[in-house]
Amino acid sequence: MLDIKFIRENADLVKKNSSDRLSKVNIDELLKLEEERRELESKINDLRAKRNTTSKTKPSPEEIEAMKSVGEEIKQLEAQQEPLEQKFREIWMQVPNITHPDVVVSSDEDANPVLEIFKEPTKFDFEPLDHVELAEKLDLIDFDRATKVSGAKFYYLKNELALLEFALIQYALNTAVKRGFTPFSAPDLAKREVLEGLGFNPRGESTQVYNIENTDLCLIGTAEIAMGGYHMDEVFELSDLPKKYIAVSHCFRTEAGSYSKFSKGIFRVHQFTKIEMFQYTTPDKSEQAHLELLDIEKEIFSGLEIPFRVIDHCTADLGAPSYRTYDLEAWMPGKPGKHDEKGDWAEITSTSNCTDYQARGLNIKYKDESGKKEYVHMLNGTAIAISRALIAILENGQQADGSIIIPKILRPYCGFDKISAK
RNA sequence: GGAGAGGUGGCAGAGCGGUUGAAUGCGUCAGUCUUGAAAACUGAAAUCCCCUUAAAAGGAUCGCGAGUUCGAAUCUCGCCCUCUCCGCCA
Repeated sequence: MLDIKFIRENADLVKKNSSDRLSKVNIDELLKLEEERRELESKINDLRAKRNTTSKTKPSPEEIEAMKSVGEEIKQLEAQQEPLEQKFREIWMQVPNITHPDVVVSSDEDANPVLEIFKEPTKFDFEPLDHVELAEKLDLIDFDRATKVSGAKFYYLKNELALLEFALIQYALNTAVKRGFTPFSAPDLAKREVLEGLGFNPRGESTQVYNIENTDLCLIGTAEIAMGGYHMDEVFELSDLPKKYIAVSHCFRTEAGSYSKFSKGIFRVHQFTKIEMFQYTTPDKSEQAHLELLDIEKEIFSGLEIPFRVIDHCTADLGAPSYRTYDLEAWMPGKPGKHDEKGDWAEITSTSNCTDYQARGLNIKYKDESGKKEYVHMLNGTAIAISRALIAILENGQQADGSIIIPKILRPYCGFDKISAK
């Protein structure tokens, strides 16, 4: 969340920023509630002060009588506090983070500027198949039985593809560990307060989050939640920072209302495995850390010899907690393009600098040189999202004879160099 | 899942329902002493909110939430967590 004082003192800026980001949050309403909330609080404070002075020592019977009504009044006002607070928080949490000055302002979600292209789209001298067709020919994914067992948008990875999942995990972990990241295998469930602190809204109408009935637990949609919550309510010494983590977890998403030809096969699914990087830094180091995360993503996917490009999210496409987001988009030869041509760029990684937005929600600080406590900056970035990486590997690696060449860098991890018909 | 014990400041650990934001010890920081250090002595020190140029004053916080009471760290209830034992299990 944003600092409420900052919102109060920079209302116009916050309003402009929110509308740039296509957020329909009502700042005037928020500020009105905030004022009411403070007024109520100071009223209650005054009454409590009255009560406290009387109660410091043993009061006389008359004083006790007088205090009874004060107590009643306090109780009455306190009852108003909770619903007001709730309403206030609900709106407060919707206010998006401020935006990096270099981010393109646009209301068109497809206006993301392309920063660089690594390797042009793969050329084929035959008609390339999409990953669903390839998987069927080579017996690599079982959709039908997954539907029987778990429902639509689930899948079993089979044969070489099952092995490739673990090869990719190992490859991603090694790449980041070499750069000083601490590896984790993280919980797949987290408490609501953690999700909310990070800017996710698990109970919202169109939530992407699965909730576990009769508990306050949610299935995580990304290890960003597990690793962002990791240091909740902690204060770092300056020498503790930066923290660089990489975590493996399963990710669960309801994908409410996202059925379309663009989400065929394992492109958009309810469950997948993802290796996620996370950093905690001091504010002056977060932009540098962001570039480091992007750099690792580029290293991983250039290692896999997959054509990709880097895009810089425009305001319309930024998630609420993010100050700036870069995506890697891989070339997927089998993915239908916007004008029905075959082949398109598609998101395979995403890295965001969330500055102090999440740290404020989770109360994570550090002590600066003078011992003053300040919020840390928090950043996340995909190392590899398995399902999407597999699509890119299958579709770009396909050969005229129907086999699939495995990127050299993965071979030591998976133990084979191509996938052929059985 | 069952039985028991417990959750208090950076840590350890007191705390009759009424100047207790909290004894004491350790640790931390500053000063005195010392060539320097140690020891000893003296002193400082929680977090958050509100208001303010600032200070002062005020409010909240003893796991979390509710209740009893004029008044709760202290009594009652619910929840969470930790430890010990039993059961179950990869």
